[in-house]
Amino acid sequence: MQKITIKDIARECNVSLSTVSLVLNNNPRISEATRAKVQESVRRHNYQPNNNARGLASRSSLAVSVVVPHLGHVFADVYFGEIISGIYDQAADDGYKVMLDIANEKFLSTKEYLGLLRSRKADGMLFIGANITDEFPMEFQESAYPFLLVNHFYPKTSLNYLAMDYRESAHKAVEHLVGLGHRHIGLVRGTNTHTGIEFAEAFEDYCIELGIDPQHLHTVDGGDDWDLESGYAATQQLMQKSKKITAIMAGNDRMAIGAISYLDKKGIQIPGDISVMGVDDIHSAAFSSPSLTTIWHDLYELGKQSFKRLLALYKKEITTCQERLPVTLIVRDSTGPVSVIE
Amino acid sequence: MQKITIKDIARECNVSLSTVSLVLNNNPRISEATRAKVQESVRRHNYQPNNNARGLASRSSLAVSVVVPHLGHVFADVYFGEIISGIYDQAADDGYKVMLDIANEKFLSTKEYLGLLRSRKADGMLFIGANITDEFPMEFQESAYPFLLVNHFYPKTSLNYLAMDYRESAHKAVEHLVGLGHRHIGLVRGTNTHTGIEFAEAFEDYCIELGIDPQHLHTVDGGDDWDLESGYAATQQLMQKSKKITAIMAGNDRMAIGAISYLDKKGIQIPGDISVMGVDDIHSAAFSSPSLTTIWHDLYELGKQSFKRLLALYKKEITTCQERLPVTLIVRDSTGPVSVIE
DNA sequence: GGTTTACATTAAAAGGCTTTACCATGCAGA
DNA sequence: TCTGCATGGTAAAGCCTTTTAATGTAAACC
Repeated sequence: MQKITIKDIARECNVSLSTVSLVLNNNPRISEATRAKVQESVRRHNYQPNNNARGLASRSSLAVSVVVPHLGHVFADVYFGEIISGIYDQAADDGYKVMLDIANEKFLSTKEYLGLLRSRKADGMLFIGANITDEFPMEFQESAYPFLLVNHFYPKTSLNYLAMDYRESAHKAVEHLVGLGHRHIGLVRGTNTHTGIEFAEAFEDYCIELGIDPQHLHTVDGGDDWDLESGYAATQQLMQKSKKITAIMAGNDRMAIGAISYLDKKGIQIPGDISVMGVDDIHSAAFSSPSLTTIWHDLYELGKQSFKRLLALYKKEITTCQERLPVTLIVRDSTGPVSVIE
Repeated sequence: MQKITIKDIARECNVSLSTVSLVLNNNPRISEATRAKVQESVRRHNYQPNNNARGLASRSSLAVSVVVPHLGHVFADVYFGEIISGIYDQAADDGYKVMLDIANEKFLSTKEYLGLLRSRKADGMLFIGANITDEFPMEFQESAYPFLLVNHFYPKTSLNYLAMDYRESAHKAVEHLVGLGHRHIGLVRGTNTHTGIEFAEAFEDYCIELGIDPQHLHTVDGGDDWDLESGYAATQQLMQKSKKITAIMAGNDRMAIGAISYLDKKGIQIPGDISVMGVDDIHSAAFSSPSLTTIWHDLYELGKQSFKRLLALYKKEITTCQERLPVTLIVRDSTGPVSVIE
């Protein structure tokens, strides 16, 4: 328990502190022989460099802050779990720790998001889950601190972000549905995120571009929850708007599953009568009945890449990041050709 | 951006470094006048002490590691969200940061749980969500590092824990149901946690103690998922086991809601024909139909208290912690007196 | 008036690592 | 033989606080 330090290792190996430090940091200047000797000693003593000393000397904390919104059910969403797992794994690979922060009242009012960086508790900050109304990220526009929005963006700002390509998602979805012959399409959209809006707009635009009569395009708001209930209720609305709809596109899988459950209850065949599509490809999408056709958003990879971008920003390898990650169409059983009887 | 340090503050205020430090740490030895002067300067410059320097000097990291299991859906559970929120808020109050760790393969195989503490990246560790098969906590039995299991325990070990009082939960539930006249009772239990087992055993024991015929007590395994589906399936089993059951106790609310959905589907009246109870009092318990009678486990408070205990262990204010938190019976509409016609 | 006490402040020693500039040494090329 | 240059290693400064023992000063005591 008496803490062992770099000094102890150095003494035992008959080398200087610097040498041990260089070995620890994989500096190639040290010969293989010395390196091996030091590493062996380190292993034998279970030596772990003191993180604070390291951070102090190297002027970095080797930690990033991951900020999640203060929703009661923030974690009640596979969404966050996947992204955080990705961030975590990549951070671990790069020797970084992940610090969790919740954007609650105190966090915002005390401007802790700045304090964290000022005090070097974190080298940078990732923000997952920006509602259209979130204000604090704006303060990072002029700031030199590394800050990155994960799967969100604010139009007309210089804020860094890495997000899924919602525009491409919309295109792939439209292509798939229109390709199956659907001409009367319902869209269930979320309205509280810029990505959601982007998706809905792109979806509508591309439908029209492919020749769908705007009159045959029916959009309803799924609300802010992106939940089964939202999808259920929105589908009910859609059904009242038009009897001719043969395909329903939901802004995420959970709303899509909610849509399925409504249609199922009403005895409507999927995809015989109506096709249903989602976005994300959450685990349960493959297990709904029928299994859900969706646009796969690789959120785990998004997490990993987000961390990488943040680290690159921190190291000044890049100075800006406003990127999109590709998406994949996953065809399952919830979509099919429109039935011949028009 | 040119980092400002304690030295700058000291110079500007014409005091020594020590004075500034003492002010920062609310040491009462400093006069009001000096204190005010320093604080003003600190505020004006947005000065935040360097966390690494602070940690190095004070031999602590001011961070704790919160370890969650590596389940795909770890966060897909209000359970974790509530506890983590509690931990986070209390930690923030005490000036601590929360570091997130995931007990994945790498974390376990590289024994990072020890490395974190050795390297002083964290002052202590909280582990949420111990499956009966988790092995790594055992290594903390002889270790001097502060370690606390949150809402779990391992029988016959000296591992520190803070958990809800599942025994009391069982007692309150039994009292409630038996008090309503129920004599044929079904129990849906989870089998992969020691707390779940404890609850089930206590429930059965106390039923018998209150005079229930063991023959009239029917227990089925809800499996490891503690999910709606588990509750649904388990209830189906129960119904096959005995036609006389008038009350069903589920190990958690989600299984209880699953039970309700099964009974509902079968046209069985709740609580007219059968009463249903859960444990936890998750948000949706109040909104199920009928609203769910349950034992409230204040998980947010559990999170807060867990952090407090860990900090106390770290500061050696206590040397051990094997405590329970009280629970509360919440009577709603899913339970009622057994119907008179026997 | 001299001595305690109490209070407010400070100097200086850690704390454990990274990093830069510099020092040997050995060897190839001239 | 001498110069030049890798190569491998080291000394020492620096990172920014906390903390302890010491100092100075003013008020309180006998």
